Amino acid sequence: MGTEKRGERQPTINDVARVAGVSKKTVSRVINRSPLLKDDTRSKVEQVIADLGYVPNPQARALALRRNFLLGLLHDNPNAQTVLNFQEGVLDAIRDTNFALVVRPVNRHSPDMLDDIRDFLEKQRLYGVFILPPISENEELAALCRELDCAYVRMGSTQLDSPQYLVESNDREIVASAIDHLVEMGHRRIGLIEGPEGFRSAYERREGFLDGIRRHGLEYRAQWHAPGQYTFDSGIDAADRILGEADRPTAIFVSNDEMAAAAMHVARGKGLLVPEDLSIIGFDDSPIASHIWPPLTTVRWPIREMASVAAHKLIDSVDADKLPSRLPSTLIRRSSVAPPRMK
Amino acid sequence: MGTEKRGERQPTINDVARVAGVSKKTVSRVINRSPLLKDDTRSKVEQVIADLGYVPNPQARALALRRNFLLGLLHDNPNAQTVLNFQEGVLDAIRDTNFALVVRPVNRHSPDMLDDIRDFLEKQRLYGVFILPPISENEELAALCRELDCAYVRMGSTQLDSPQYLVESNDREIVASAIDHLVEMGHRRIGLIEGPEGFRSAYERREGFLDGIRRHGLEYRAQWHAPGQYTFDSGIDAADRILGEADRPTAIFVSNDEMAAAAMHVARGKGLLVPEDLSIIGFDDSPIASHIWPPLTTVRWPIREMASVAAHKLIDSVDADKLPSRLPSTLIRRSSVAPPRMK
DNA sequence: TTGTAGGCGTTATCAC
DNA sequence: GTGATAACGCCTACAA
Repeated sequence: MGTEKRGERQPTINDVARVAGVSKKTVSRVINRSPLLKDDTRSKVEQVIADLGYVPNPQARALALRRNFLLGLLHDNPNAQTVLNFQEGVLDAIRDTNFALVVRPVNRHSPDMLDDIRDFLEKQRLYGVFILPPISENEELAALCRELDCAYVRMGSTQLDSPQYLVESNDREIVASAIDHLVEMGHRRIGLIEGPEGFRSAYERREGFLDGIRRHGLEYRAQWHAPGQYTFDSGIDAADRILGEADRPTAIFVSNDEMAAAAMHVARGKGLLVPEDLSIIGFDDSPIASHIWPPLTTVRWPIREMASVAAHKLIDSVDADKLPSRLPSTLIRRSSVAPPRMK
Repeated sequence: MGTEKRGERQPTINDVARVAGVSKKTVSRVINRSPLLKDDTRSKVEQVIADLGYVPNPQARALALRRNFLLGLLHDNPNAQTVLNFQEGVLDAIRDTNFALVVRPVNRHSPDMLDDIRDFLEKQRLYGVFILPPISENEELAALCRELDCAYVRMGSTQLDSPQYLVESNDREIVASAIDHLVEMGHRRIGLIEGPEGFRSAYERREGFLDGIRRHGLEYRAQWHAPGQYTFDSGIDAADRILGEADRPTAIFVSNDEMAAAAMHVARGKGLLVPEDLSIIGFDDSPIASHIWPPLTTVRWPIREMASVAAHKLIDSVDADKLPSRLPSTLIRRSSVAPPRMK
């Protein structure tokens, strides 16, 4: 353990070299685990390193290697829990390395977003960046990373880029199987609350929904289908529209949990019981899903695992193509789905 | 705008100096806004900087200055939204500076937490760190930062440290005023679900509760008072206990929103209407608060503003003592509080 | 007001 | 296997 006292200068590689009676290049070799070193030279140096409590200076290292060990996270906060889980997943991967994770929330509605990010990437010269949806779908942003020679991995719900730059989930398939679940419970009249136009995730989830509907030859009605913005308020409007119909569906798939919670509010307001009168399935498995009443059946995407894989793609670029690009989501069955009431 | 192409070496200060026909020290002076420069020298150099798309290398700068421009965030994820709001607040403060924010989630239940953090701080040599509650209450952690000569600011719900190392909220006062609010609505029988033993926030909120109770000369009963762990599940147990009594309170103050949501679940299970039969006030103003039914009256603490202030304390250490150390929380009135039903 | 020399702590090159 | 020596890109001290 280091025994340096406060205020003392941190020991440098020169101190270690001097005390150990070797050249600093040799110390450098020890640090970097060079194979061509005599065992006793190595252990002697290691002993001195431990005695002095020497820790290599990352800035000096970064300068000499002409690259630093910082990974960046660009996101527009699709959901706080998701972003935080992602951070944890990256940390799982970089723990015990010299990498660190720097975060950069951005605003996709700002006209300056790309300039801000350019400024950030130029100033920080990151080793690589993660890009979360929805901004991962922005092609100009990906082009910017390439222009600035900054490695990147895009997280997404569909194939946005070539596999080495991508980690995706299988939104479309899992939503189709959520529909299967509803059909197994006896539902034939199923509605959809969608995410915003222009989001790939929204598109994929809708296609999954339609796959499910077609697969079972279900009736499809335009009035059971409403657009949303992935926000609670937009969920209220959408559910109002769908549940206002006399001839309403017995179940709804909602493209995220926040809007699903909104749909429950609306159902309650109209005197409908969930799940007896209306079954609801959400998407994300955010904390609300388990905290509302009844607890929400929803889709969990393995964001933490996806983050770890993404980190490895950035770091171990040698075998990045051996890493998977697609990780499976799962349907979490809770209490917001039940067989429809007999009429 | 920079016009450098991919694969080209980034221009350095030497390139700028050569093209501009000045020494690199002069370029350095331009970058660092030294006042003693002739205006036309300055503008000439600035022109070349713009033409070349030169951006100073932060690693080289960090090496020369013997300190980097990285701020760290140590947290044990008390609440995803809180952590993310904090990150946004820090970003508000460091936008347009050269600082970046690196995150480090830790596990306060791990026996290795302090070693992990030591390792992290030694390796990264941060400019300073933010410490979020509950680990901000850990004195060993603060001591570690001092030992490693790492500036820090602790976020808290009470005075944990001297003002320059601290940004706090006024939990105790605001909870007392939440009790005032309940009393104004006509409540006289008020219960409490507490946070975990050993958390300062839990302690402060309880004291605030008791202040309120005493101030109005209300009856206090041990069976209206239950411990919790700030988790949904613990909230279920606590509410079960309190609401199981025949002689239950007409209102409960719950120390965080997650447990408040749980209390609503329990009330519903017992056939109690919120707010008619039971008023509930939470704490945090997390997203659940507005997404459950009925929307929860709760306390919002100004985490984003607190983060900005904390960042300035770290960065502008000159006038850190001019910055406030205590920022006021506010009571957000929604629909979970109403006058008690007449008996 | 500007330039020169030297140092920050590391790694790479190339001898020995 | 190991060690001089020279980068890496910036800043400070001091000289002019």
